[in-house]
Amino acid sequence: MQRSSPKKDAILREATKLFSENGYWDTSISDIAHATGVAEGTIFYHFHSKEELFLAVLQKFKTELISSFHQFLDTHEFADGLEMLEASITFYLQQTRKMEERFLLLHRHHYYQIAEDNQKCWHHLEDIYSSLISIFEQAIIKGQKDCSIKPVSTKNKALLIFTLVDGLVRLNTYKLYRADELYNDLIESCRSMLQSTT
Amino acid sequence: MQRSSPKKDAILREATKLFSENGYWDTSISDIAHATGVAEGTIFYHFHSKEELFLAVLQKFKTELISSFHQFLDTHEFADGLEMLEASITFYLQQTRKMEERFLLLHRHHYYQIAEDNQKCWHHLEDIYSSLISIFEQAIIKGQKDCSIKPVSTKNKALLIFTLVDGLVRLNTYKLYRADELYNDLIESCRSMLQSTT
DNA sequence: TTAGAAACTGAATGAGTACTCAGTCAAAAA
DNA sequence: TTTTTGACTGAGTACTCATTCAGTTTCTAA
Repeated sequence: MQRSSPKKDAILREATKLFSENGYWDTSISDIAHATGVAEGTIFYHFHSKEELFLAVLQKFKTELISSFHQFLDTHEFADGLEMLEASITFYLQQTRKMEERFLLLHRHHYYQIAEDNQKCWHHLEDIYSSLISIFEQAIIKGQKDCSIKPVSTKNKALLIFTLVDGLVRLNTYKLYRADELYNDLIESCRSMLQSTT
Repeated sequence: MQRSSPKKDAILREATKLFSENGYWDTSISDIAHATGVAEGTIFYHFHSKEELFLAVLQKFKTELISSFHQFLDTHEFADGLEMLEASITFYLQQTRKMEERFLLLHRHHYYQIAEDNQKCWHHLEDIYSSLISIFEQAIIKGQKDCSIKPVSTKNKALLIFTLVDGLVRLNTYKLYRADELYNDLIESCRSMLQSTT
């Protein structure tokens, strides 16, 4: 019978923090063990390898992120598609702030490197991205039905909007520019990309 | 007196290739030495450390990239600002294809990590990004003078356009989506973001 | 021709690393 | 109570890797 193991959760929590602060390679198992207050062996008792631990962090992020999106869509009503799109962008930016560390981790390159020869990792990334993009896509589809959005390739426009929003998040995390100040311009740009000119 | 050292160039060339293929941590000095056909010691004769070699790759990229932009602007005439912007986007996408490895390296996260406590690295990144963004900005300024582009905050719009274009490049390098197919939508979106509605 | 400097070598070093494993401990099952 | 089993430990192992350095080769200026 499985007994409860609070240390497993603690390890996952500290690993998330350290990986996103310092990256995969600059975080040693010994660092994580120290931060958690656990022996190194304990980490390997719960996770077969460092890479598996790293993937467990991604996996947990994925489930929490996707469920937060479902909750968002289930609990909100929108007047029209364009409003839904704007609300989705705002919600997305909120999430990136709330789950800041893990979005940073997502933007780091190492997951993409692992994904090259690890299908599981690739699927996690794909799931995350498609769930992000699909919110925008659903809004565009709705908007095209109610004519608040002009007829365009929904998939492609959703990708471009996603790219735009996610690019801002990246500029922010890298601290290259103050992305906050771009919020109004972002919304306005999306509107002119999509709005029916009636 | 300094003698010519073809091996230094060869090291830099192979390092660029290996770093962009496998990343910083998965590329050892011994790998680079083997690939170049040089003893490990030779690398440390020319570069004080692995990190310095990594930065030398960035430095070289920066100078070549910036000079290619200057050449582009010096040798082209544009009917109006909007045309200049479209041409700049096309040129930028061309460059990312021509310097594919190095753009991949730029998108990898490790430079940003080093930049956190290495001013030199931070300046390289800043120079690269501002030179990229300034092309778009110049086009927008020109377009506002000749009224092909509506009056907007040039800096912010340039950032958003950059974000959009660069996002596509990233989607491409990560092979998450076929970004080629988005080219037309990209241009069209930029146009509706900027075009005067006259 | 030769001294001296620059370019280059590669074995040795030592710091760090992921991971193993024999064994301890505590709680649940018998 | 005794036995079993899952959770946990941490010293030990095997290995990788950046960096060093004493020495060799190659070039050039005098």
